[in-house]
Amino acid sequence: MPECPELHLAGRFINGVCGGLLFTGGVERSAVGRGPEVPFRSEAYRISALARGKELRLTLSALDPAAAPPQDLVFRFGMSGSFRLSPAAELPRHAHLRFLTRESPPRALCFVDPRRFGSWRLGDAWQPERGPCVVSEYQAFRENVLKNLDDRAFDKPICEVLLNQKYFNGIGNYLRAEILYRLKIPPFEKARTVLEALKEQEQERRKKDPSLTLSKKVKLMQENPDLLELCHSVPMEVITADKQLFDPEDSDNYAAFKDWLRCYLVPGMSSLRDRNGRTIWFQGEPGPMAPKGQRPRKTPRKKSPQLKADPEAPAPKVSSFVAVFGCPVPCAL
DNA sequence: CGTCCACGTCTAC
DNA sequence: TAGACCTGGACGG
Repeated sequence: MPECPELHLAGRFINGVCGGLLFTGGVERSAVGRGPEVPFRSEAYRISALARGKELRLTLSALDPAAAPPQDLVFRFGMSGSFRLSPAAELPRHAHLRFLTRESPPRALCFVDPRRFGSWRLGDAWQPERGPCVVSEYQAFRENVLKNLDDRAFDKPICEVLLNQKYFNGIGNYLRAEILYRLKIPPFEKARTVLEALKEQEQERRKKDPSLTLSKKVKLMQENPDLLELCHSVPMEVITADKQLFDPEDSDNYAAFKDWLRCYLVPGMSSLRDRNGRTIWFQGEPGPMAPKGQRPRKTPRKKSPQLKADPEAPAPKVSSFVAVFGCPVPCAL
């Protein structure tokens, strides 16, 4: 389930559960693994991890630095990548890269990826085209978007731009739906329109600022997060959830994740294919740039008794489209 | 059995 | 703007 929360949780898992472990030997690669052999070998080494958007960097460090220089690896998870720790004697299917512990019996930290859309490369370099991480580099992320609104990339509908990793590194298909849903922004509103409005809203806030205490400012921002703030805080909800939503060990977690979703895959919501063929989930108006000749699919409202919050119920305490744009209908812009 | 769908990029007409 | 790249789960006949 790899969008930035899953990459960050994988990093936390590796630093936590694997942080105390010693690894040994070479790095094993499966026959079909998409990625290079890893030219690293050490009798005793540790593994640490750092996530940035939809990439995860591992650093292999020999206990004796003279014996072998550290080796960095940068992973992308594709549609199905994950890390798991399992007994070396019973490797999971599709474990394409394996790091063996020095325990007896040994275990293996595995990069598991059934569909093989994921990959790894040697070295410490993040993919250069990708922008700052929405989770770990929030301020840089925000500035990168607001400074570049004249880029043709923002001519497109907001739902498509949210998947552009040059500006929204870490956002994927479920996050874009959840983020837009919180503000009830029509997914096919033009991105620049949405984001320019946000810039002006920022100016307004500044004007009122001097009269507010810091704590009141913080409170106001938390109660009325704008689109870019939600690009940070919505993934953070997944990362910091009390009940682990993506625990590599727990298979019960998928139910918890489904329960966290308010829009994506939720009965009663609408969905459309965007211009890249990906399904965007939303509620209400699709917006002015919606692809034509496609009936919005509305999922069956209720099958059996739904415990889910009623989608028609008033939005929780976040700014609505009306509050942000000052008009009730997107077409009136 | 079959068809459709999936949390993401890539490159090639 | 298609496809290509893959496996597997859900669901229909």
